[in-house]
Amino acid sequence: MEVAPSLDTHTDPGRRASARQALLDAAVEIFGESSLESATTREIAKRAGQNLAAIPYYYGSKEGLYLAVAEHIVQVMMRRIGPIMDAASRFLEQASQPHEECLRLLQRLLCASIANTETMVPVTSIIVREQTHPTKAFSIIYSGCLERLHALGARLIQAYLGDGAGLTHCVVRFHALLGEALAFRFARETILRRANWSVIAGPEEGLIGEVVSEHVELVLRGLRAQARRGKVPAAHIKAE
Amino acid sequence: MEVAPSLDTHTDPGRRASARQALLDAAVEIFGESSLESATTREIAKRAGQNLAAIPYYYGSKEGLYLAVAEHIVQVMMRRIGPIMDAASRFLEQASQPHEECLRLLQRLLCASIANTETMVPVTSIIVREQTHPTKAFSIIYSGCLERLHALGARLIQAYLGDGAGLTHCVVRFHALLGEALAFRFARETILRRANWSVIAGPEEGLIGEVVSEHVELVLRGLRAQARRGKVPAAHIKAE
DNA sequence: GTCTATAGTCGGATAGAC
DNA sequence: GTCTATCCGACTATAGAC
Repeated sequence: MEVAPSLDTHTDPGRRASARQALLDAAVEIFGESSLESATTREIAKRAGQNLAAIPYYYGSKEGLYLAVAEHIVQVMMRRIGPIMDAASRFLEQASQPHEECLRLLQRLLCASIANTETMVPVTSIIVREQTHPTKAFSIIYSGCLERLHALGARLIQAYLGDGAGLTHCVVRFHALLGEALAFRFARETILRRANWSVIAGPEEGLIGEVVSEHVELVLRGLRAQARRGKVPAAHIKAE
Repeated sequence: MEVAPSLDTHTDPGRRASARQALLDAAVEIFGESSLESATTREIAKRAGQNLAAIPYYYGSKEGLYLAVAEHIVQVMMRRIGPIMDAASRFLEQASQPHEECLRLLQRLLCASIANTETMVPVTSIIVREQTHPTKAFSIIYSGCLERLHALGARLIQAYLGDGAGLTHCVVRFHALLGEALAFRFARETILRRANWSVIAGPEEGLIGEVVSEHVELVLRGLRAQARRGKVPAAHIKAE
């Protein structure tokens, strides 16, 4: 498990990086449990097995470490949904956009937002906190990942429903559908108690994925059928 | 604005109650902005226009005040969705349950969960924090309101779909549909940026309500049509 | 680079005057 | 009941030894 002790900490970049990395990993956990204000550098250093003074040394301050955590969250999310977003981007650039493929891509985006609930608990907690009380960290996560995810989702819905669907409308619809998936992360405790689960792992995520995918399909097919019958979409509040 | 000064604070129960109430109102705001750990009694007392020592005096401790806030949240939520839950309870006790009425009740429950977003911001923040990091306060809110809301929602879905629908299945479906509504509270900042709104008030809530109601209707009608065609519901992970 | 020691600040709760 | 003054613990950041 240990690297060779002959590599001292002054010259080995791997060791230096590992001190930084240990602090970052510990910070993700601690900031997942406590807010920026109530988390303590003492506990982060302790969990990382590093010295307290290493935090201002490597990251400038507690807040600097928190922002590094935000950037780390972007990387984690991009690793999970980046490939699907790339596929969606390529699809939307095509001249021909078979609508069944829109549906498939939307389902993949939402299912990716459900996967690995338990390991994502700290990341989810931080994102949730930033949603209700945005700081600089929210802008990092939003512009680094959420914005593109949301924009692609809305455009996929628009591509599925046809040009008659206003973009703001599609934005709201995607937000609602994304909410179906996120509810199992943001309101985890409620579904654990109500469904009598102890964790949300493989089997539970499988059920959730099937339910959410089915809902998305029924909503989109239903809306498409209505549009073809010439139904006017619900009133919207802004010209688009 | 002031009550008659002849009523002194020692004998007038209204005045005594108002000191308690001022602390409680301030606490809802402050605990909405900061967690139990990072909120300070000094700021709560200051915003309430009360003395710092009044908090341990009236509520025992900072945590006691926090639990009182949780009970207050239950009252606020019950005032909003209590009547609808009562209507749903009465409906589910009836021998005859016209399925269109299930749909209507579900829509009313979800629309009530959307209303008054801005004034509910502090309450929402506290609930969200308790969902990701449950304390004693979560149990108060859950058993005081969330549990019944969720149970009624699942039973309404089951009543709509017919006896073939397993209860755990309906629980997951209701959680997903509730997520559509809650997404606009829990992920408020994202939809504000994406839809270019500055608040979620009357017009925005109207649009959200229409979209969510439409989605619920399409999902339930679609599932019912599938069930009538004899489609087996998605695999579930537990015998029910 | 890493550590210890500490400076300087701010927190919740309480004692005791009125 | 209400207030001021204060205790005591915990916090972040830094200075300076090694």
